[in-house]
Amino acid sequence: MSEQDERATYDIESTQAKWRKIWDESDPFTAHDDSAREKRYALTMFPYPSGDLHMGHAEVFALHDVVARYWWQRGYEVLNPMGFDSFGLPAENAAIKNDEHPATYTYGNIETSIQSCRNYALSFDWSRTFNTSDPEYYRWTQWLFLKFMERGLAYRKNSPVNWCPNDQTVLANEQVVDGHCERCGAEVTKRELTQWYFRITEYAEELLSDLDVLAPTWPDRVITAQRNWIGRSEGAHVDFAVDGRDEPMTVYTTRPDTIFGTTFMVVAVDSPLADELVTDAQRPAFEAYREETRKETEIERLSTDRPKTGVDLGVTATNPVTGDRIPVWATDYVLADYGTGAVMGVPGGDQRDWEFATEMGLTIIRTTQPPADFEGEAFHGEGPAINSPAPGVDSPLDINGLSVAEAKRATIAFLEEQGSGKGAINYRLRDWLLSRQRYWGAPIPVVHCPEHGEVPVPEDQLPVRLPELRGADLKPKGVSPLAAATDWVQTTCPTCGGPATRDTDTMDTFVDSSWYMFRYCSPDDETQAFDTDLVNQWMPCDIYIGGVEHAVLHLLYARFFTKVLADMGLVDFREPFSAQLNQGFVINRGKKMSKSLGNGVRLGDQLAEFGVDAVRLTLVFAGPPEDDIDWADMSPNGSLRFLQRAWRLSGDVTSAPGTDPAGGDVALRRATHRALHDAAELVELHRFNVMVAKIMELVNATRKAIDSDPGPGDPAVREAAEAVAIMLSLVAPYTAEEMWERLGHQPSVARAGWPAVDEALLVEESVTAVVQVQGKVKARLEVAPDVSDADLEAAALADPAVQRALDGKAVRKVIVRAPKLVNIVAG
RNA sequence: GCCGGGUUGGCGGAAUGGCAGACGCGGUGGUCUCAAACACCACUGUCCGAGAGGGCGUGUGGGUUCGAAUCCCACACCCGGCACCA
Repeated sequence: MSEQDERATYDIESTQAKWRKIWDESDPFTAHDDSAREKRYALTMFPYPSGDLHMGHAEVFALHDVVARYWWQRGYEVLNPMGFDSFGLPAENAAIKNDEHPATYTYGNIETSIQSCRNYALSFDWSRTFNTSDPEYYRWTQWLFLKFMERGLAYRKNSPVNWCPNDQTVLANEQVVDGHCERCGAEVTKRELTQWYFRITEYAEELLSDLDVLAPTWPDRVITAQRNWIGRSEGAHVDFAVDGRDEPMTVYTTRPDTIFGTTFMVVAVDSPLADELVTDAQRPAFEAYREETRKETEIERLSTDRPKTGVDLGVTATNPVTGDRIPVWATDYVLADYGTGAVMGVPGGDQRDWEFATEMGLTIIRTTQPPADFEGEAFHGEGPAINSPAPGVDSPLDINGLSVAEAKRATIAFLEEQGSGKGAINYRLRDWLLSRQRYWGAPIPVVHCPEHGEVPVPEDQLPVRLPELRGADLKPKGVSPLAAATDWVQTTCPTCGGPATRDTDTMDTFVDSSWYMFRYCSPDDETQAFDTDLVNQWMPCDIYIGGVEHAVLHLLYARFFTKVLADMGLVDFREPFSAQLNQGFVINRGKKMSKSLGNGVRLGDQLAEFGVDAVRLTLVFAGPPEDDIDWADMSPNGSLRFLQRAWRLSGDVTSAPGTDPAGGDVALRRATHRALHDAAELVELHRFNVMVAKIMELVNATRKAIDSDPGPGDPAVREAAEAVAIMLSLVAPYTAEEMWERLGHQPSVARAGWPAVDEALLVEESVTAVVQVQGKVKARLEVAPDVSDADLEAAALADPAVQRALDGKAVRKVIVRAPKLVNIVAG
């Protein structure tokens, strides 16, 4: 090999320009609905168009593209679409700042992003692209809202809601993180507002139980996060009679076995029940307390170590098993929107109740026997029931001595028989608050008529288009900016034709993204949201790649939508994503990249310096896809060096295209087929970093073969170089095309097909058997792969190094695992 | 507090009951060069040894096994989810 060849490289700029042009003209990745090939749907979470692509996009798209390109090479018809989640606040804020329309910002960014994706050599089918802010798309978002309304799954209610004072809009529970707005970080407060909700709780049980089905192919952390979020608990509803009220008050408890320890009742201060129960005498104190608690921020309310507070409502309830008359209190430590908003106070068994009872001077009774060494206050562990009933107390129920589980069962059975309670299941999950007081979103397609109330906009009048507002009109004012568009708001009632007003809220952008994967199957359909047959043909998605930050938000909502669509008969599956993969973050020097830290790495700079292929390769090779990548630990230059090494192989091959590899060097042929076999398996397992290592090994083996014995003319060298080009096409499309061309082939290597693996070449000619003495390696033997146990044992015992290690000691036992290992136990 | 995941060279990571450290980064030495950079070649867990070779080694401590990074028990630490949800 000449010195010239050793240093030869290709020019990154011109090579990228050359192939981009060829790909743009040939469209090798258009998905055909009517293809006879087996179908695969590769989906990656579509981005919000916040500007140009950044390192995070570069990573997820590189990983995703490996899978999509692999499927094409394996002969599948692949649906690999991309679009933009283009409604949302940043566009609105940019519009206010620049006095323009949000669409200007949005659609400008989208165009930039598409060009960047094309340059980044992503195998997306751009013929199917759309944006959630397109009226042709949000028309169907609105249609789906109406369908949910028809089914009673979209409804309006007045309730205390999470309010972000910075964004001036309400937030879903899922968007409040540790009392702060998930988007802007402002402290969230509560407001009493009438808002639209989706009844996702109706599907709580199925959303939870189907996680078992998804668990094998979804990341553990997503499954766990969703399980925790749904938060199923088993317990009982128990009715307590209240003096002077016909209806009893019902509580939810997970510990019905502790009912004998109930010494008071606690009601959420902000619940309607508290307001109803309070006596006239206690009302002033109650209202003062309620006013006080309303001023608390979410942060204050969540701090668990502050003293318990409350007000006696002045009424008395009756314990159904003891007949004891106990006081009813209002407090802020009980949540209005969980369970029934009321709890039985069992200070002996619940630490919060213990603290409350201590604070208020209420009675404490233990109903579970703690262990002798127990030093805490309330005891909620395992132990026999005591004081249930207490000595001298007369009760029709006696659970003394029973274990917690037995006592629960016995208590529920008794309550059910008595008609004062029953077993119940509760969920932490709340209904999904979907209305937002912002402009740049899908308008809620409802008209408010003084006569007919909430009237759905007739389907043939969809879409309800956004009125043209810009600049200062969009400033947050605490009510939706749409309210300012008077002409738009004033309309007529679809039912009676009388004057009416439009709903001025827009939908949470998570509504837009809950069904976009369906739309890709028939993106241009003007008559329906999606074509059921096409959706059933392509979906569920065979893989869905995206950030773990959506573990409970988007992924839960999309699952919910799919189940509703299945119940509507529009799709014949109940889960949208068969497999899921979360990529990690790209960080720099151990910290998340951010402007304030000044540690940002600009994707554009990296691409300019090392080229698209080297950046993609670096991101894929860095480690397991779900781990974070510290860019400071990475070497895009090393990636570039490797790509050039691989590329040089194609220039050294001297045999003609189409040469039969059959007579080629067997050792290199084995390496080639082993690499093809392993790489395929590793892609299926999403172990892309190891797959890259296998390609590197083959490049090293091919280099050696060219430089030494078989030489550059050996047919096995061509076979190996072509295999490298094909495998590399998953990660480094430009280099792979360039190699393929230099090897004398027509484009595109991306659709060349994965070479068939010759099983015969996967069997090694000889393998290394390890000989251990007392479990320590003492010798290595080259043996035939089908060597018999007896032959291997004899060879091992005859080995001089083994004899030396045995040092004359008697052989007690020999374990033989032909052809890999012999372990000799001596002693 | 409850639930889930993790801890392997100087670094990113391989190896899921059978050769620990594949592959790469970094480092050291060399070749090329007037020189440097680039590129290429060799070595590179650690300790002892001139070498041959040997000892030690996968967070800690125990266990199972002929054999454990891998399985089991306990503990420590790190990351993530939930948390006044009764």
